[in-house]
Amino acid sequence: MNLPIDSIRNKLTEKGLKVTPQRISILEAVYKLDNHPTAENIIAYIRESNPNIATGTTYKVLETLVQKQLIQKVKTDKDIMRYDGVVDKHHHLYCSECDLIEDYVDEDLDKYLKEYFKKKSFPGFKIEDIVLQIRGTFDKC
Amino acid sequence: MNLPIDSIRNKLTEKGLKVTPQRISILEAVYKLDNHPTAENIIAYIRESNPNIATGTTYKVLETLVQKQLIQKVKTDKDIMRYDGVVDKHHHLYCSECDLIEDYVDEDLDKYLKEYFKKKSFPGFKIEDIVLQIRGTFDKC
DNA sequence: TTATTAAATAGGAATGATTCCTAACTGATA
DNA sequence: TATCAGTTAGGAATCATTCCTATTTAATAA
Repeated sequence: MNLPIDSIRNKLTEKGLKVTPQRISILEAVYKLDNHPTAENIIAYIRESNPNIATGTTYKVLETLVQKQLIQKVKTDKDIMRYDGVVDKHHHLYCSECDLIEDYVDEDLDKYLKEYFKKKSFPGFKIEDIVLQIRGTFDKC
Repeated sequence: MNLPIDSIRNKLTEKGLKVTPQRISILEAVYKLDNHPTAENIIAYIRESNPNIATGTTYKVLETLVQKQLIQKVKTDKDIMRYDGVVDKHHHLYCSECDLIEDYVDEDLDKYLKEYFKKKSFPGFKIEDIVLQIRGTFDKC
C-alpha cells in the first residue's frame, strides 16, 4: 500500500486529528511496511527520514490511529503488538515457522459466518465481529 | 475444571515431565482459575498455599506446559498473555467491555471450515489450524 | 499575518511483564 | 541411597510500553 501524502492528510483531518509531521510519517510507515510491523519496526523506519521522533510519541500516535480506526492492532502469540494498515474486514494467516502474517479477505465466508451465528445465537452475548486466525506454514519456511 | 492431584501427576508423567510440587500447583491453578488467568493471576493463586514459588519458575513452567500441550496460550488485545487449561480445539468469545474470555466449542463449524478451506486452498500455505476470535459484548457488561 | 490556545511532541524516567542467570536442590532411575 | 539431569529460588536484567511535563505547534479567528 502506497498512498500520497495528501491522502494521508485527508484521513487524519476526516477523523478530526491535527495533521502533524509525526502522524503523517507514522501512518505512512504502517502503510509502507509489509508484514504487520511492530512499533519498533515503525520507529526504525521513520527515524531514517525523521530522526527525532520520540518513542513515546510513536506509541501514542499509533494508539490514536487505532482509536480512530485508521489502523488495526494485530494479535500475536508473542507479547509484542503489531499493526495493520488494512482496516477493511479481513482475517489473518499466521506462519508457525516465521513471523509472517498475511491478510486474507473473504466476503463470502464472512457472510456465511454472519448467517451461521445469527441462527446459533449465544444467550447473553451480542456478536460484533468474527475474525479467523488461520495458522499454518508457508512452503518457503 | 477440577482435577484430582493424581490426574495432574499422570498428565505430567505422560508428557515425560518430572512431577514437581511447583508444576502440580501451577497446572492445578490453570485448571481452577476461571477466565483464562494471566501469569500474575496464577502466581497470586499458588502463593496462597505455596508462598515461595519463584516468579521465574512460574513463567518457565507455564512455557513448558504450553510446549507439552497441557495448556494453551490465549491471545488478547493487550500485551499480557493469558492461559487456558482447555486444550481440545475450541474458539474464544472476547468481551469488548470487560476482560472476560469464554471458550466456545463447535465441531460442526470446525468441520465446515476444514472442508471450506480444503477447496479454497492457499497456494504456498499449508493450513494447520483455524481459530475464531468472536468479539462482542455480554449483556451484563 | 499574527495572536491565541488546545492539542501534540521530545526526551527521558518509570513501569511492569517477562526473561535470564546460577548456585542450590530434588525427582527419577538404577 | 547415590547419582545426576533436570528443576527451582532469588534476584538482577531486559525490553516493550507507559508516563510525565516543559516546550512546541497546528488550527482557528481576529
